[in-house]
Amino acid sequence: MKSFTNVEIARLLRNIAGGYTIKNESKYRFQILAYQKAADSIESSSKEVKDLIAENKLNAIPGVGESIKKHLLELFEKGEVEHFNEILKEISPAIFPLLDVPSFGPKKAFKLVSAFGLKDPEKVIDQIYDLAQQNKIASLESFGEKSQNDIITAIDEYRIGKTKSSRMVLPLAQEIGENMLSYLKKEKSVSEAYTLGSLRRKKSTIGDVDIAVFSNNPKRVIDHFADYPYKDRIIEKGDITSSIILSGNKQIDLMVLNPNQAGSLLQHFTGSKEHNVKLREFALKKGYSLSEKGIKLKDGTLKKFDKEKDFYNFLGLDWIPPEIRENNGEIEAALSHTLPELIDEKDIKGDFHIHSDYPLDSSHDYGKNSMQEMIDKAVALGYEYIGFSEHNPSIGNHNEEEVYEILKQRNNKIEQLKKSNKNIRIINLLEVDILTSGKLALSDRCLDLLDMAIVSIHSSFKTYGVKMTKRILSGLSHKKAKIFAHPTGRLINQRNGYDANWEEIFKFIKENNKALEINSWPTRLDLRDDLVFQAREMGCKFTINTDSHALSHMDNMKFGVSVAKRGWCTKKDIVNAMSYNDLIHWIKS
DNA sequence: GCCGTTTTCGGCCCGACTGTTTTCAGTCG
Repeated sequence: MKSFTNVEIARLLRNIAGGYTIKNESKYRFQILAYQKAADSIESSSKEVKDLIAENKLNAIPGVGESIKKHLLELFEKGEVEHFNEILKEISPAIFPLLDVPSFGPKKAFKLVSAFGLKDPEKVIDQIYDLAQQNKIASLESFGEKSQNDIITAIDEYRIGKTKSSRMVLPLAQEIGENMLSYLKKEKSVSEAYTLGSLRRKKSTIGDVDIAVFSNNPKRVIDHFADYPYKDRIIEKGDITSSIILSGNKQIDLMVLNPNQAGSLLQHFTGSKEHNVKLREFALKKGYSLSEKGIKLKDGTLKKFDKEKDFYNFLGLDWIPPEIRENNGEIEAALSHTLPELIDEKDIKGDFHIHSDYPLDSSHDYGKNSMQEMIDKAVALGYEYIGFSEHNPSIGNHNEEEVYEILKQRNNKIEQLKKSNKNIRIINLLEVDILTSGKLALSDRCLDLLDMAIVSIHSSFKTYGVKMTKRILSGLSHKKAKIFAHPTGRLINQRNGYDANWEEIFKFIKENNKALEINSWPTRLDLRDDLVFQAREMGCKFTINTDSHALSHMDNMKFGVSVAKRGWCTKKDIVNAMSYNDLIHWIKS
């Protein structure tokens, strides 16, 4: 039995699609689509194919049917697939590394590899680069001077891009987008401008920043855009779209249309791709053809929409919130008028994960502000309650008695604050480590000093799956442990989350009336949106917390709310959308 | 090769841009 990661499998399936494209694109048109769809689907799946095979649930992945399923089983059994070998038999393996280079597709890669008889996948990119520099590509049929130079540029960029993580965290993408919007609005003909794409859908990481502008003079807007002073390079510049690269390799894509087509452009450019494809297939069955321009009716006339809501309504659908446009059933729900009423920032009544500067001699980090300062900020945010949850005192530096004394002192402090702050309720928490043994870092009588505990993993992240699951469940089994903080431990662009059996953990959380944290810190956003979706379906509750270590961090709540929205959460799924009285009831449950 | 509230057969999203073709192929989102 061999094993492959989802990323490896997706790559293999894309290579098969590439192989079919080279063999005969028109003949295998739909096989190519099917393999690409299966590859996308497997790559973005929250479950590993390896596990799905073990559970005999491979069909659960959309786009994987009987045939591809059979091939994948063969792959895991033998390490290779006869059918795949047959397809790739006469195709040089040197093709495939080139597909990672921007502007290279199967056809172009095949032409070049064939023309020069290249065979070595390890060397092929360097070889093509050298051939371009030696002016040997321009003379090939369907190539020329310009495309030869473009190959050099593309490989240069590929080499830079390879050494760094290319996706941005949300706040950075938002800043880049906002800066561009204010620049664009300086052009007189711009009536409105919006950031769209994954930024509007509030994905945790953003590839390119997509922007739509409504103007009666697209050409002027495109020229203005391409003149952006902070650009590194113009990738393309047409009549209504243009793309530029900023320093740091950040790409911005622009599309400009008349204001009377705003509705369809907003819809189109917000995506996701999967949502749009599904929506267009749905419309096609009704005899409509959708595009950014509008809706083409059966008689060929184009109906234009200036409001996005009208665009959806015309198709018989309710307007769909951008955060859930991922083809996860939202189109079906919009059709049957059963879309969820998603949680909103204004529904949030408190924040449980706040680190003040209160000195309790922890081995982890402190906050920068006093409890009183953070209370004042919570009041300013309109919260009904706030929970303090500093890290537990270091158990390496203190014995149990000393820890107990430190916490008693802290309780006195919190009691004082309750008396002097009648306009907000204060919840007494701590963030308590789940040790490698599965025990909590505090004794029972220490934990009894608290209203409840947030528990989390802060050590030995590499613990293997089954052991990690046991460790987590053991930590969560204490009656005071109500919230499981930053559950996967991931740090975006820095560290993958640890491996655990999430289904088992979610089941435990649900059955024992506990909550999963959605951590709003922009490089955490943990629990991830896809796991939030899964956990909510299983009936879990969540708390959206900021994990603030300073006053300004308390404004990050919106990022966590976005994750909850992307997981289809409504008010009733979120513990800190409860009133204080309901909250107390939940804490004691 | 996948898939189903018109279907287990007969469909399968849509358009922009570039470079090389003088009418389109390839790539991208």
